[in-house]
Amino acid sequence: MKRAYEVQEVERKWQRVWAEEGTYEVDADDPRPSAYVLCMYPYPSGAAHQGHVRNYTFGDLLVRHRTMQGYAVLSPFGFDSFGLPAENAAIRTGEHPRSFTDARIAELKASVLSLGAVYDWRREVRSHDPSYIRWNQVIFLRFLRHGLAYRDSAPVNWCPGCQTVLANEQVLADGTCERSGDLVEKRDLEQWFFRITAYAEELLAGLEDLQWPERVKTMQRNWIGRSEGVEFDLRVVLADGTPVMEPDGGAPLALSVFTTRPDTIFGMTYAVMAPEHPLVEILTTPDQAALVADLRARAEAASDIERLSGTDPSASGGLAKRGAFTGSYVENPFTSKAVPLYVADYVLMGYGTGAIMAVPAEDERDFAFAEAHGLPVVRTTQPPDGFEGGAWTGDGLKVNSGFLDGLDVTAAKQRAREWLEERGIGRATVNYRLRDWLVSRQRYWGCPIPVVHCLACGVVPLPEEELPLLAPDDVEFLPGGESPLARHPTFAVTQCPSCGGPARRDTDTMDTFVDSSWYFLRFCDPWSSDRPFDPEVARHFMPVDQYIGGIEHAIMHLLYARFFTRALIDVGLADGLGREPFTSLFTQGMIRMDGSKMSKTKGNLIAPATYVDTVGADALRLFHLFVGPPADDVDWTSQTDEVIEGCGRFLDRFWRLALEMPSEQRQWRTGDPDDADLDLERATHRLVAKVSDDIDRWSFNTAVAACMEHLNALQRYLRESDAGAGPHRGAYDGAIDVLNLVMAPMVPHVTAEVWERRHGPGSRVHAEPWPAYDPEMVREERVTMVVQVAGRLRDRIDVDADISEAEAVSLALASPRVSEALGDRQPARVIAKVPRLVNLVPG
RNA sequence: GCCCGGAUGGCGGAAUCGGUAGACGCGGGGGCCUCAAAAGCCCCUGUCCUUAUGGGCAUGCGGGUUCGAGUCCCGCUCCGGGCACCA
Repeated sequence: MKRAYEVQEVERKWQRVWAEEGTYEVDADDPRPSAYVLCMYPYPSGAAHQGHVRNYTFGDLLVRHRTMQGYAVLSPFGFDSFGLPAENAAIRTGEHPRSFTDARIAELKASVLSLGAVYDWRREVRSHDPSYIRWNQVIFLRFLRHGLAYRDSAPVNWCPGCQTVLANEQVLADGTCERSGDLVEKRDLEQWFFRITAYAEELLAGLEDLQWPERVKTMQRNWIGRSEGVEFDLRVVLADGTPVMEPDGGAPLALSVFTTRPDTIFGMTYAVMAPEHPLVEILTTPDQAALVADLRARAEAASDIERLSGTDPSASGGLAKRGAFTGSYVENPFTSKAVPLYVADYVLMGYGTGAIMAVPAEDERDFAFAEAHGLPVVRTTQPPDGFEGGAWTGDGLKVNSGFLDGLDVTAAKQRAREWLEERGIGRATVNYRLRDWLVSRQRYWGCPIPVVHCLACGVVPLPEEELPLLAPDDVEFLPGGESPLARHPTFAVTQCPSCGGPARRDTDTMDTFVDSSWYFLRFCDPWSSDRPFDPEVARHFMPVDQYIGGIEHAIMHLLYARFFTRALIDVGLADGLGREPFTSLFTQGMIRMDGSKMSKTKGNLIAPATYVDTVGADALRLFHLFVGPPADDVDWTSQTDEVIEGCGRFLDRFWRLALEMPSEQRQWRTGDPDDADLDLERATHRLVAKVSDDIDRWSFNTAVAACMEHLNALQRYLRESDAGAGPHRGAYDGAIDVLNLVMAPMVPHVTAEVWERRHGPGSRVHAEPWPAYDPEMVREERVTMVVQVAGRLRDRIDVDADISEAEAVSLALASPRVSEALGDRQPARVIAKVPRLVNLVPG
């Protein structure tokens, strides 16, 4: 493609200028008002992919725009450099994860620089850097000291063939290992947890004031999953109602259950325990033991998703196979009747008490299970007339419910709760779906957990002055085998810092979500050498004014970061900081190819360099801005290349119009502007208004369209005035300079070059203030008024923008097309929304 | 399965508060320039009926609210994201 200018030369020149002039380096003592714009730091997977390009294009646009608005914009960059791919590569090729990762960081950094996105590189953070590891470990120990970190047993995916723990991603849909093909087992390990549930209520309430997409807030609310209900005890009985005693002979045996629908207890026709429930063994009768054992084995092997969705491949045969009768019964406290107790995989041990009362008439899963097992269904809420479904989960009056009969659901819930509380059987409880955060990973390429296990003293934290604790380099990465740290001959062998006796280091590393939960704070003060960051400096930059990243991070990363910010304040590492880290969030759509997300694993990456080295970074950036709303997914298709070239063509036209047309033979006019000049001037003001508003509301695609329209208008102006008395120099210069200014954040290289050529060496478009507009010049004087008859469009009339309603209606009635449409009918109703519309509705 | 989104011309999309559906671009067609081509410039381009003027249809599907629905409500279909060890 033949271009109007030397694209590569221009882009390289300006990237050098921005770096050399330190244009976007910002310090805490900067006199300008501060703003913090942040793109989620990337996992370094090699050269940037189009998702990165999209992310950094949006971020860079905002950084440059706010800088032009007079802010000192903090725009840092770093790398989320711990993670599974580097370790997998090490197993495959033997290359050390560090050299593998460093090489990929270099690649990614080079491709980010080639986009012309600007960052304060002095602040670069890499999570595998010892200085970052050190503060990660300090934070871990603070959490430990404050009771926010604790140990508990939790299952992991264990591959017997590889003798190793697998990530969920490495377990195939049929429950086998992606590497060896062995059937993956569950194994319980003692692991570290962060007590995020202690913040459940605050994390939920804090969402209220955030300027985040509503859907992200909704997803987080649902993830936290607050539900109010009642926890109560079910007495275990024999089929005839005789109470069963605890094995040691003490009190009557009881099973605790949680429900949000105590109003439906009269309809409980059975109860269910999770397969992992500790009482399963005690409550299973000998004749049911084989069935129950089989079910437990299968449920253990399945993931929660498989269990809840019924897609566990080993349980084909549907719900009938996914539950088993224990042989025991529990007593319905309201009816005093014994109902059968089941074990079923749709009840999870991790939620509530791990056991439920089942009310098939008012719960869909219970209904489906009851149908499969031939269990009775007793309605306790009267469904609306004509309801033909199974379970009715809505409101209605209570029936078959003794003392609750006739109440609505809300009143019955309260009455039932009181009844249980009065008898000491139950109590009001708030339950959360959110679980504590399991942070232990049985891997090498992560931040080591800085504790030792001493036979005498138990868990002992390392003294802070010994940090960072770094993993040894001389480890073996074998295909399979346990974590290299656990196998290393000397790493784990140590002395107890407390008693000096023999001790073993924790050989697990931390979840990489730990690293990404506070990097935005380290960015504020990456030079701090005596603590993770100076809270005073962090207070200057925080919170992040605009956070930008993929929608796939809507829940976990963002929730963990919100938790970390609070926890850091509460353990004394971030005094005075606001408790919400990200004021405003934008989640961009994903790049899709052949209908699924573009990713390295799918091998459907299109390298940005393909375009940067040909049409240029500006054209590629413009494409990402123009292709559609930033929040929407982008389909990368066979037509995409042509659209990107179209963006390059637009930049060529801009170049020629700005630099070549003025020097051509042309009769320039000065003095008073005529109507065409004024129209152009008005269009220029409208451009500023439109682009400013569009940037504020994240509508970059329409901002680009407005620039294209403006260029079209300018070109038409030149053509038409060339044919007449000649173009007006002032009107033209104003139109082109303002276009240059508003495009500067979008396509920084070409606009910087054009500006310097028009305004002299050393002039910098990105140092110019963002243009203002005159509202008076934006106001339209004439508008098209639509006239409808009975809601159907019949005429368009050009009218004054400030036309009165009476005038508008009489103009509408005067229209021949309108009278034709009306015929001999009279308008019975007139709806006038001046100056846009008049609708005449005949009687 | 559960939670959260999305669907508009041949294609990407616009329509910001319920008021002209299709801005802008890609593709396609025609023309100018040229010995020719490339590049550039100009015009046309939802669909059907119609010589034209004009009219009908049309925003995934089926209903509803409204003077008026791409936009609001109810019920579907299909596609995508997340589901706690990919990041």
